[in-house]
Amino acid sequence: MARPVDPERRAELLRLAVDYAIEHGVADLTLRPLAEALGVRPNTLVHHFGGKERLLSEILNGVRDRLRGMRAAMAEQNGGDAVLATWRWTADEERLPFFRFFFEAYGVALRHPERYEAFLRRVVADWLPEGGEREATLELAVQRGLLLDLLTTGERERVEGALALFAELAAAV
Amino acid sequence: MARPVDPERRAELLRLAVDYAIEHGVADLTLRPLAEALGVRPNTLVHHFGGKERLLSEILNGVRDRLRGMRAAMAEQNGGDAVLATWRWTADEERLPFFRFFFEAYGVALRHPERYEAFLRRVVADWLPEGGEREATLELAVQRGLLLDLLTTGERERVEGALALFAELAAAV
DNA sequence: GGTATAATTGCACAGTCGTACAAGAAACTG
DNA sequence: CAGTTTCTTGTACGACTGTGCAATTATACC
Repeated sequence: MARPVDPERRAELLRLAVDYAIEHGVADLTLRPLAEALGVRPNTLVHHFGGKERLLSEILNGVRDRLRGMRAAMAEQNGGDAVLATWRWTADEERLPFFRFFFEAYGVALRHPERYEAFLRRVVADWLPEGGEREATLELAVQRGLLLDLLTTGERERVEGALALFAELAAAV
Repeated sequence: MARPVDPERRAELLRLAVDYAIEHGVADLTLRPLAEALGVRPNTLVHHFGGKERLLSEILNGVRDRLRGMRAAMAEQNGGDAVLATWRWTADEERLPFFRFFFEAYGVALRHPERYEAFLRRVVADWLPEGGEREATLELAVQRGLLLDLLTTGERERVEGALALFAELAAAV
């Protein structure tokens, strides 16, 4: 027997890769610049993850887990899934890079459904708020549509005005 | 003097390139396969468009113009910009490839705002329906969020149920 | 210590990329 | 016809891609 496998090393590399991907995007991610940013040779990544494709899918999983963790932390603080609370968490300035990455990955996943099947299978179901089917679907659509708008224009006032309108409409029924 | 410039040739190539891009996507578009599909050498594209970057931006313009044309045709048929009418036009089966392309381009544009500045400047403003600022922003967000859901899950019934709910809410006020 | 395995690396290879350059083919004017 | 310009192509170049293979270094157990 001899040197045992070190699972922490792999996890460490993945954490760093996730950081890098969130900052630099996923569409034109390549091994060499990524490896260099991680202070490592490209082969090291191949050794640990078995190739670019697999690494990419692990990165997507990593981002999802990270967001899920943050969301769980929010759910504790904030009791309900009220529309406004969810929005405040989502559209927080510190979270925007995550969602920029999210929509970029979403776009390429829609283009290559076979390659990103795992992502697409969860990208709606994982985020549907609780409640009736129609209500939940509509709420998620509003959050995503407005977030897209905010990421594009940065016009937070207009976007949040629209969200307030939605909250009013929903409360009036 | 001599052989005059043929603007029709360039327009023809652009039309074909737009067709190709809608079908194959924009994120991993490269000149050689595109040129081959068009029955032409890559150099021909460089000659007419001056390089990949410029061609790409013309393709985006082309898709936008094409959608705008289709939308104008709808506006004639259908008087108003009622939420349901807009949705019916948008989510028509024949239009979905356009919007798959749209969201893919949207994602990479959010990643590289400097490269796709023209796209981002219009992607919200061009599609805001008429009406109050809050109402228009919310409507656009709902349409886009639900369209994203439909493209992902294909669960048209659930998605259109959410749209109907939104129409009810909006009508009740 | 020796030894076995993990982790990392150097090197190399075939493939693809965008595109610059020059030459050939085509279409117009005089 | 010759002359000029556009259109198209062949060839080629340097850059970059993912990754296979062998060697090296590091870390564990006996």
